[in-house]
Amino acid sequence: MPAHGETRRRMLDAAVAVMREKGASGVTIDEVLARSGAPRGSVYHHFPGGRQALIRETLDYAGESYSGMLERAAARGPDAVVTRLVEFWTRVLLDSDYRAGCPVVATAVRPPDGNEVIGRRAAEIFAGWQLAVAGAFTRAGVPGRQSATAATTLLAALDGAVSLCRTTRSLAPLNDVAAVLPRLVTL
Amino acid sequence: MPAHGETRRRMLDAAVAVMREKGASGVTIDEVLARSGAPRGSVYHHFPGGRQALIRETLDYAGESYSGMLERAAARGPDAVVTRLVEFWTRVLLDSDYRAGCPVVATAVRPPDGNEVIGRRAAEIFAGWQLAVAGAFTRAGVPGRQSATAATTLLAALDGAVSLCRTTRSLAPLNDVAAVLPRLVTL
DNA sequence: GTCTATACGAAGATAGAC
DNA sequence: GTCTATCTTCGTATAGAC
Repeated sequence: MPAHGETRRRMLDAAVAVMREKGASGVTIDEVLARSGAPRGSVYHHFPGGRQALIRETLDYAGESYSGMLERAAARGPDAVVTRLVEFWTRVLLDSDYRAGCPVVATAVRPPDGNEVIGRRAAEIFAGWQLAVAGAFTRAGVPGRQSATAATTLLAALDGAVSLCRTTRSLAPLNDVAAVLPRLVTL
Repeated sequence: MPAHGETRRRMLDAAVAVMREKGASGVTIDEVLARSGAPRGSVYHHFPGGRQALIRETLDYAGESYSGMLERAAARGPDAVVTRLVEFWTRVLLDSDYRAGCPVVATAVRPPDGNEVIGRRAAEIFAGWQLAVAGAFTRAGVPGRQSATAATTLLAALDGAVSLCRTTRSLAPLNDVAAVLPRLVTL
């Protein structure tokens, strides 16, 4: 007897996990059902738009959670962003046995075949993150133009580090990058 | 009247392009045929092992070409590596309308579902790149331990930058990252 | 070496029973 | 809200003609 959106919630959590591992185009109804244990009849009940609707809601669901974390860290400055993100990704990588990455970047980089709209939506979400991090640099005294550059470099290096952690099945790339990042983005 | 392996070669080129955009799991026989214009009957003629064989040969084919470029650049030092890779990725991104990335990293990060072997093969290829770049740092006077860290950071930052270029449909992330990367040598 | 036809399986989507 | 067909599409693979 699931309460309000409990099945729905479980499906979204499962879909986020799949999207982390395989991107939006890897989110299949069958796998979400298998991982969530939800009944097949629930799919078109909770997501009348079918697979595309499920993917869209999964993307927003994942994006909002990450945005919240990033903005809270950004309020405490650029160093806090690095610290918090390294902490977060360490946990994600270990919990997934080095299989999970960022669902939003994965979706922006490679949208599902007949659906560029979802790719643009992912790009918008990412742009918000870039803005939040740039704000942290600005408040830390970095001139406006260079704040954007520093934010881009920080996010690029961390995203690449996560990819390399998945590739090497090790946390070393993340730690290597984190150790050097303060010098790369400081004047 | 195709000579020796001309059809085969065209199929491999097409497969590399698909692998750049969608990773190994996105390499389907149908799409390779469509892009290469090769006849359907050629598939099992040139690749008796079917799709898995095609993927494996595509990975090696792409990996060797990149390894060659990287080693030639590494022989000229860390700055030459950055310059050469930025040049290379600028062209790849523009030619593909920001759809293409690195086929080897894509395959290592997310191997096709029933085939972890290909993922390990991709990881090995990548490890060779890391070694080549670390050698360049060592020869430039960076102490051994830090050469590995610098190489990892360089490759991570560039890979992340390419992802962000695809996300933002712009070359800015690549140029932003390239501007600060030379500081790695002076650490 | 190349082409057509076909078998087979996976996955999305819909309809109808409970 | 949930479950069970069923239809369709797509992709892999094989067989057999040319």
